[in-house]
Amino acid sequence: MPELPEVEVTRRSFEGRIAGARIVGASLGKPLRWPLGCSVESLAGRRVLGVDRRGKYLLLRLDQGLLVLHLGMSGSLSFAPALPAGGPHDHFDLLTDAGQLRLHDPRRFGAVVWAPDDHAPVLDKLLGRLGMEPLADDFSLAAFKAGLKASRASIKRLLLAGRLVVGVGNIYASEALFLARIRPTTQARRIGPARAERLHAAIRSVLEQAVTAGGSTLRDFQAADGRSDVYGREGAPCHTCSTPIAMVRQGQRSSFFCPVCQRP
DNA sequence: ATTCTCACCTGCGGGC
DNA sequence: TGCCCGCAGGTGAGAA
Repeated sequence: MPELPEVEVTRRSFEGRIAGARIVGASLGKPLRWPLGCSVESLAGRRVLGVDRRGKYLLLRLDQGLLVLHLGMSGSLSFAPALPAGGPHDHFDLLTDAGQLRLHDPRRFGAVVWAPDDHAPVLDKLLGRLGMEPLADDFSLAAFKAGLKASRASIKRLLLAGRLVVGVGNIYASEALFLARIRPTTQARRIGPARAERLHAAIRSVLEQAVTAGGSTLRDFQAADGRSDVYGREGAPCHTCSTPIAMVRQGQRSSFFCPVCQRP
């Protein structure tokens, strides 16, 4: 589920309730991608100041240090005054005086990592090379064009790498490229000004719409990305020209496109 | 330096 | 039905 819109919708769903809360305890299930980096006991007594997002990472700001959360491929967070006993796929619980935050993650590609302060090496490792935030003013068209010109990789792989712009995952990359009428296999540096501008706008538009849909649907991400134009629609008619949607593999990931609307 | 492949882990759907 | 295979929305590490 979790590309930028899902992460952002998740963030909004509990930030207002957890901000200001006092941590009273925490517990871990099976190992996640990385060790927590501190004892769960040491979290007790800390106060949660707020929840920020950088790319697909959530940053739980505490009065002392912060917790970095990632949902991986299959993670989801829930927050409620009291949650039922954890199941086999619940791997992190944060108990606060305002409610309980729980990470559910069957595949365990997700993570919860403690950072003692804003300059901790782990933050640099995880966030240090992330690209522009597509929904922020920081998402400059000029910088985007320059980034395209500097890359020999295909545009799809460049987007997924997150070094130029963050938050675009496998679904929204295909969708944005469809909107911009660019084939996923196109070498990034071969994308001219007009197409670059369309893609820049398409990325923002696709993500914004998904956040809005996720926000109105709330907690039903399926409905939010259910009506895709190309993703998962191999062989089905293009919504624009009725040509069957095609699929290619790019670095172990599937890309979907319309062979006619997205000419090479 | 960039770019590409692999690995991490579990569940599910399709084909036999 | 049951087994085996491939695939799934991410991304850092290490190899080319």
